[in-house]
Amino acid sequence: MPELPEVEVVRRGLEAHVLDRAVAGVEVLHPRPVRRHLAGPADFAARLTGRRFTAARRRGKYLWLPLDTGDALLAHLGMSGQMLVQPADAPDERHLRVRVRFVDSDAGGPELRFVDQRMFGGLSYAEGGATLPHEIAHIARDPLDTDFDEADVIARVRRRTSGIKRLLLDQGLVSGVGNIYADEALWRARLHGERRGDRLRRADVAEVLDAVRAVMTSALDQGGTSFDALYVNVNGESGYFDRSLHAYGQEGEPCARCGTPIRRVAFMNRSSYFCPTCQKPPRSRRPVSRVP
DNA sequence: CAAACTACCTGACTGC
DNA sequence: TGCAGTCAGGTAGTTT
Repeated sequence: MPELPEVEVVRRGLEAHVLDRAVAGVEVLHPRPVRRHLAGPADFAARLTGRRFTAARRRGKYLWLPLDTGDALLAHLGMSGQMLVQPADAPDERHLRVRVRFVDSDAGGPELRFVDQRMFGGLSYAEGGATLPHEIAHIARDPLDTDFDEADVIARVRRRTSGIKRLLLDQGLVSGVGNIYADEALWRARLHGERRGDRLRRADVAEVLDAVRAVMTSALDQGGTSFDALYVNVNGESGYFDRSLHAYGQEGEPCARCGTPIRRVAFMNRSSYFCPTCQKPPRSRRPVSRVP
């Protein structure tokens, strides 16, 4: 389940291994991951062939590789996507979806592989997207971005009525945060995810943003998170940040601060984990529909 | 514009 | 052994 730290690890790997090599050919083994390229897989492959990647950039959980044409290859890993840099003679992965060969791939050079079991992720060709693909212009900057506008984000959070967890997951407000790091950051900040944005103090929002940065930095230092081996970094090595999770996936385990068992509740068709003692729910709960 | 909900997808796992 | 059901969850799109 790649979130910002995992995607950043992948970006660094791509930056180190696939720049400035001419693409010799692209093989699309499953149409779904290139579904956003309306002209079809063959056109997708043709447009990349002969081009070179000049950089590896990221915004939130999106990655893109600018091309020497000013266009870009845009990627999102979704739930289970991987970008693997492999020797051309390495056996195909079970869920290999797209292969990008370079002119030196048969001479010991690498090949780039997009592997994705669940196919929530995908690749697309971003016309004119070298600087920032227009497809992702709505994605906000992440809290580690040097241009992240903290005061603006705090102000926007405090104008919203949704719970703070929902807001942390809103990629148009703050990017890069997924379910795992949202729960971890809220635990660190001792905030319950149902607390409404417009009822938080500036200091509360600042604290949870600090916590987001802390959790992400920690994960980045360890090379990303891995829970089920679906996420593997660009060279195929799993991260292991899951050893230091305090809330996510810890149902029934004692809170590291107070010992109260961590609780799990349903949230947006997924789960939220929190400490019921450290993270007090809001006093006034949202109106709940009740049967008369 | 904001909020809330759904579809999309596969595989591991559980219960009968 | 099989099969239906549940869960994992980021994003785009739709509806309210």
